[in-house]
Amino acid sequence: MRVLVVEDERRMASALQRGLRAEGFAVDLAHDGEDGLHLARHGDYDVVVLDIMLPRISGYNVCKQLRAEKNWVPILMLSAKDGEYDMADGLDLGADDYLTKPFSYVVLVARLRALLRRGASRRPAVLRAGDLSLDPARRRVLRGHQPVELTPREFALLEYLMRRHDEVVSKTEILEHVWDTFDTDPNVVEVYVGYLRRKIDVPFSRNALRTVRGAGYRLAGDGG
Amino acid sequence: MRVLVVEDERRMASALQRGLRAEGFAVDLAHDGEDGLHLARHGDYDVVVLDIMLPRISGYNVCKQLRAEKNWVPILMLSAKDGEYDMADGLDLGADDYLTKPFSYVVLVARLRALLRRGASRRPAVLRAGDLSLDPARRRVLRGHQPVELTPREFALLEYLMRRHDEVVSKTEILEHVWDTFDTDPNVVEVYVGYLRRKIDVPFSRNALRTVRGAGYRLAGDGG
DNA sequence: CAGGGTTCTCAGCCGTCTCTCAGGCCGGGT
DNA sequence: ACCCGGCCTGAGAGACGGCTGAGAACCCTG
Repeated sequence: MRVLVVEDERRMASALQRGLRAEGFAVDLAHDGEDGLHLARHGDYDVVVLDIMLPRISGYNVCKQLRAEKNWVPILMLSAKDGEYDMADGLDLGADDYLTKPFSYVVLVARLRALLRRGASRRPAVLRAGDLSLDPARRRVLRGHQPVELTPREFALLEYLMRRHDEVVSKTEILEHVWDTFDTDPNVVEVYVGYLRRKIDVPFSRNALRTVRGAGYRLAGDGG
Repeated sequence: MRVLVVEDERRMASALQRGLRAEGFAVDLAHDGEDGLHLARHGDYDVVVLDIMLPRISGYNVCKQLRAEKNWVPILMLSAKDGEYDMADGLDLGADDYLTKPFSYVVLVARLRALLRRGASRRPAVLRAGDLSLDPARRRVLRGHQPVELTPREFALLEYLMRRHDEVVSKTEILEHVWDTFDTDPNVVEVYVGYLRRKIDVPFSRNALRTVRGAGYRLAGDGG
């Protein structure tokens, strides 16, 4: 069983390496996101242990990137205990399990074995919010049973909003995740929110995609 | 929460300002090392974002200088990706964390929050006082189970009062932390306290937000 | 190279939020 | 009881954030 550990704290990394080797795993280390991504792509691992806070490329983006490339290797995410990252996001991005630091070594090994038993990760399920459903794999959106035609950009925006439904999402965050920059004019977000509304909001009914003035947008998850 | 951003590229600087403001921070900008140093000395910031490459005085020296003066404000360093400066040097000089450009906005905010949490004695994710609860991340306020709609300014004021609940907070302090100035007419504070009361105080019950004549305001933490 | 679709910029409009002002209220001191 | 100073509040002006229509730039595809 081959394990890749992506962790920038040397101390933690080598402790894991030592421990997992003693359990009989073959362990490789990467100390930043770029190395980690590279190794994960070409290393043929059975499971990857991935810290979130990493130099160069965050664990988030490593995971996202791998899944975008249809690499379904099981991923166990590690996060600092304070919740600046919502772990739900990590799972949405395609991680299979997570642990918050500080964690018990025994628990880590147990979860790793569980992942190995389960095998390769499933493709992410269909996202739902209210009467909207979005299938990332098939690139399809339904309102009720009615298909909705979206352009790629609109689709990416809706997907991001649905992954974070019920949360207030700032234009800057949207820019970063959907446009991949954050220092461009946020007006483009407003424009695309407008496009989406025309396509997904039922006329005469309360908007699913609401503006939170001064803060961003919120996609109502369920009539709320 | 007051943040100082020292960054000479205008575009990046104002993007950060916009983004961080949307997150609820009070943001000041400095465009060179000299201004940055001056503001950091006298501005009473909760955290400083400091670019390394700066006109007049480098970020390095700003950091070094501040630490020499026993100023322990948390500092997050930003560097260009090319390794002209070794980040280890930055940490040696007393920076608390660093990011290399190009960096992810989400990671920046996460690290900022981590620094804030580490610096000030750790604070809970959701603030509570009496039957009020306020979630800074989700930008949501509840009275009991009833959501309360607040404008950005009202939200910032309530957040500050809740962070210091049970303490008497002067109008000057409020002005400084919520309005980012201290030499404006304190009447605006009175006006906004009025707005908040109408939204969060239950009619016919004792006010949660009390006036302490001649001193300021106090948000009762628990029916007291 | 033309045509259709998509993305993005720009400018104007509108509604909300912010802040100022002035007058009234209230509490504390004498 | 009366006055003074601090506080409250309604009204309104101006600033600001967000929305949208128009159209330019940029793809693809044929």
